[in-house]
Amino acid sequence: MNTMSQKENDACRSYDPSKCPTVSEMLSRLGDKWSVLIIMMLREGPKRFSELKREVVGISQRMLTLTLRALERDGVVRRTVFTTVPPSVEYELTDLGQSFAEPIVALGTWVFRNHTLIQKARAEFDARQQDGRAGQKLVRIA
Amino acid sequence: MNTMSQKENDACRSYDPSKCPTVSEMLSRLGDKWSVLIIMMLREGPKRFSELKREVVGISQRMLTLTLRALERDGVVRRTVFTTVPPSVEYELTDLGQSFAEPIVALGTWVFRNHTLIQKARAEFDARQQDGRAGQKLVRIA
DNA sequence: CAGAATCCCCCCGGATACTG
DNA sequence: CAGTATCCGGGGGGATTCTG
Repeated sequence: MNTMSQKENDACRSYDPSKCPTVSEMLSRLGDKWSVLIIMMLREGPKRFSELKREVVGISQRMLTLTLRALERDGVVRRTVFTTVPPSVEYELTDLGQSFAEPIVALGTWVFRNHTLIQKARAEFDARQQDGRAGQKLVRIA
Repeated sequence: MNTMSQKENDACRSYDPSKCPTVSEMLSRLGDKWSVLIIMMLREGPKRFSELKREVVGISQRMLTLTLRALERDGVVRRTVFTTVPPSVEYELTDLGQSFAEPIVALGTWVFRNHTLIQKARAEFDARQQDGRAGQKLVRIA
């Protein structure tokens, strides 16, 4: 079940970014949200730059370049240049990327399945704010 | 296995943020990286504000407040105010939050287990850049 | 103790133009 | 086609101060 050594487990349980720099960096990478979308796109197979640009709606070519570069650096994406005219570049998930995609997809799936509950919670929260937080859980002591 | 309707599935496979606003918003929430750390902290049980501030190394009280508020709004964290003097506030995961924590932890665990491979990939990538990308995969045609 | 408010800097990221 | 280079505005987020 838990294949982590006790030492590793302790180190991560401290939740200190300085002790788990890679972890917090990788998590930050998800923040730009483009990374997740690109990884999900590439699960379908190798894609060209322009193909990704077309399918990842709303991304600028600048962010596409930067995000792909970062993913390549982390070893989850492989970049292959075909020296044709005009040039063609293909991006695909590495083995590491394939394995990374699993928890990513699990996360996306969770959000998708629960987005109704989330939106309901947001609506209730916003309504509470207007009523001066009348509905909040509050415990009175003495 | 797959409880998603075909229509929902299609909508998400488009990877269009405008069609999956909640999904991309939730993913963006992970970006600030504080959310993930806080959720992992709260898996251990209810925590007070100052307790979180102490244990989530590097976070400012401003970001702690804002992040907790956002998580509360999304319905993954419950905020309980004890009207003592001095005041005390407790934060805990809701049922939704507990379920959300699962894919989060899976993601964190993956990064932790593979951080050696990632760091190796980064080192190789950086070395490649210095050598004028001599080691990149390049396919020559014609 | 648990915030709210204010100031302010940095840099993320979009738009546009240019190149091999 | 697949980038790079440059400019630039908005906001994310830290530091500090004030309050119930």
